[in-house]
Amino acid sequence: MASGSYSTEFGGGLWRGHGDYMRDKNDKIKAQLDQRYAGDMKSNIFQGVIARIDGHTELNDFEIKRLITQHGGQMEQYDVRMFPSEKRVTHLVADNLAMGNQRWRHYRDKPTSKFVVVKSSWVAESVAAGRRLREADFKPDILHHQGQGSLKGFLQLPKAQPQPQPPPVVKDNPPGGAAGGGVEEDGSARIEIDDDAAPPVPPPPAAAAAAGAGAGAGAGAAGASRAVKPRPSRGRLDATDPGFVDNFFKSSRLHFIGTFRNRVKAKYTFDAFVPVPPPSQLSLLSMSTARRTILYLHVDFDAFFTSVALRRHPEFRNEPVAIAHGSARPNSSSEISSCNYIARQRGVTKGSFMSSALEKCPELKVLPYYFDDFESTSEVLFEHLMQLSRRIQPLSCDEAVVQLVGDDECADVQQKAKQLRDSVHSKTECWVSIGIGDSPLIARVAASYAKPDKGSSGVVLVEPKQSKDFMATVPLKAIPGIGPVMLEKLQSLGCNTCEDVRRQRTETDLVTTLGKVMGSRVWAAAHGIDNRQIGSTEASGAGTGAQKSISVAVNWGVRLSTDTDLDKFLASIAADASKRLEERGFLTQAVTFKLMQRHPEAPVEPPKFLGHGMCNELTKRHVLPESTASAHRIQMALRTIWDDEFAKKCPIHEIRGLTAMLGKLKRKTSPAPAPAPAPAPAPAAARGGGGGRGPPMLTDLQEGFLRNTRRKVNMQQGSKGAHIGGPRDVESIDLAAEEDAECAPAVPPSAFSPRVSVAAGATAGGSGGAACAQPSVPPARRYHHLVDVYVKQGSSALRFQTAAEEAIMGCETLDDIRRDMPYDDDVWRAVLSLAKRLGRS
DNA sequence: TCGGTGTGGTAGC
DNA sequence: ATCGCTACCACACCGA
Repeated sequence: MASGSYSTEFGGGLWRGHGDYMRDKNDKIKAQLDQRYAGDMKSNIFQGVIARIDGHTELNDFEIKRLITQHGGQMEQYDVRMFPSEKRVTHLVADNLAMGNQRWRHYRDKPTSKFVVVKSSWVAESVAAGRRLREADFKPDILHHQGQGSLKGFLQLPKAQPQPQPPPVVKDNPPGGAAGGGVEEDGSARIEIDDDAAPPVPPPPAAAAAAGAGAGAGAGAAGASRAVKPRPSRGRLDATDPGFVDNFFKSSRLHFIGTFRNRVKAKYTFDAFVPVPPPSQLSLLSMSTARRTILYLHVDFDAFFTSVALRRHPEFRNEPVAIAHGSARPNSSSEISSCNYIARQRGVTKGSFMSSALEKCPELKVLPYYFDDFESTSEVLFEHLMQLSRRIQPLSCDEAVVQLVGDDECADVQQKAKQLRDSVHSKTECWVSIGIGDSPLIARVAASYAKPDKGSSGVVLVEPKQSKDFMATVPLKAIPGIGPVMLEKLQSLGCNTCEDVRRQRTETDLVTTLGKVMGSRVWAAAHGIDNRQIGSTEASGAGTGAQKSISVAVNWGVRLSTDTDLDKFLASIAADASKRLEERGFLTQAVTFKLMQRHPEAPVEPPKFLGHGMCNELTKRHVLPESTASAHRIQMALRTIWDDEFAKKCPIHEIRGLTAMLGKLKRKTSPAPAPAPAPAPAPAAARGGGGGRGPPMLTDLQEGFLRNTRRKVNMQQGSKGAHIGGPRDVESIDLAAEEDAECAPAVPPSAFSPRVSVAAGATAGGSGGAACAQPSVPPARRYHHLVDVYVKQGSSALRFQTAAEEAIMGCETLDDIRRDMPYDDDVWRAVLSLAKRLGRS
């Protein structure tokens, strides 16, 4: 690999080749742990205690471990597939929350086991008391309840997706008992694990009952939600649950990574890179410019998530460890997002399913995501980097490029890199790898050679003169921008390494095969040249300039049945999109809706649990007449696209995911006078502002709607004469509206067809329309979700539901309505007619 | 020729 | 259980 023609070493003292690397590292870590945990030994109150933590605990496990080890106890190793009775564990620390069902059952049913189960407060309070408190006083509450009802409820068995409608193969719904083969397999597999671990005893009756309890589950759940914790709606996991989107984003690693760069940019002020023309043009430059030394450091944490998580689980330092949701079950489809190098050696790869990772490495330890820790750890990195230079391009949460300009900054760069490594490690217990070169490209490739599995010492410097030679041996797939597709194209040309390209291919070849840009880029890269505009977005991989788009995507857990489901879901997406706009102070003027539809040949349920499986994608963009940050308008745009473009192609139950992409971003210029943070019960407030020349008292929504319908309004105002603003009284307006409504058919429906509908059972009286009932809202305003106003103009359509709803909600009388919605006869008419039907006049 | 749109590829763990 | 995101670039295609 390392051809030796470039310099990789600095001193070589602290870090040796990789063979020694692990041993070294382990020694160091042991020393650190000793120092950290044994060194500040505080007491011996936990002498003889061998503890293990199970499930989530109130006191975080890091703390628990620290306390126990500092006070004379030990931690036992963690293996979720085994019950601790088989080990020498004396104490199991477990709180009530989020604990696996079967394990609780086990603990409850086998109280005679050698270990004792205590709450985490036992640890904390014992330390506080300076003595070991009685374990019996810290028994988890749930173990007190022998009633199976509450336990069963707590178990909240999968109650799989209703899989509501037409799907011909309804193969779930375990409550029915006669589950299909696939599910049965799953279920029995799970139980087997339980049985294996638990001594000879057959599955306890509770398990059998739970497994088959369809009808009972409801009652149990109700009881449990009182006893344990109020669960929002059914314990079911899907996109129709309120809060699903929020929750999803809180748990999504890809969301975390994807939004990180912009978060960092918002947090720090970095300087732009000094622009440097590609080396090929150096000859054109004045000597002084050409001579100025410029180097790039590419800095990158090793196995970032895993390294961070290991801080909380130091006992796994020497084990294969991966980060994923869920636990190490052999049939899990949870994705491995990161793993340490021990696990990688055994064949675990990021992105693979838990199941296949466990096949390769059955002893794999799985740790959860600690997003807050990831965030704070990366903060440490960026703060260190800023001491080298403020010309930093953040690439991701664990990765950045630093530009060093001039002899001062470039002096002793290896020493600086090494110190950076050590310093970051001493603060974070995580190592970074560093690549140094005269272009971001070289630095980046060098950093990949600095990784622990590449036999280097953590820093690789490529002397500028050596760039070309260095690149020769580099496999093409190590070049940024070359992914699976590009690589395949290159392989079809007989190229796997830069050397191949250099020997066998001309730039013209590559341009023909890869396209104009990538072709010449790859050709240049193979020759050691980074022909991207240094400092530009492409070179840094990160937008230097203003952000161009914001997107909100949910392609997991999306299983919708009804139009209402879809509306709710669009609303959450739009709300999130709007929130992100506000946070960044942006307005958008273009909404793109991307929808994933189950591929006709794909199975209804994909291999990945609640995943999207193979899909067709539909994309459609809708340009708004004016910039906005309003959730309502975004939602309307999405709904419009759905109605016009997608609905006819995609039955709702085939939706597997959707994305709202906001483009044409503009900075919000308005002074943002009052944050108005509590808009919930507020009437359709008349916010003048807006910036437009609109009528003074229009709401944001109304203004937008006005613009959307301007053409039509203009046309119709001519013939209709004065519109609603006049001093006519309510009755006559109402009548006029009705009359107009009669005339409506005269207008071609395709041109304009307002339609007002009242959701079934959702009248103010609330006859069964429970979903709409909003008990805390006074009756006069209880028109939530009642109104569907569609306004069609040619090919574009708008759904007016939310706007009308908002307007009505703020209105006590028809006069109020008139005041709030003076802008459009047709909508007026629709609203008035609705209001009349609802007995509001 | 230009700008807009839809599609596809890539990167991070 | 499980959390398959985000933001950017490049390109082909379309219509004016």
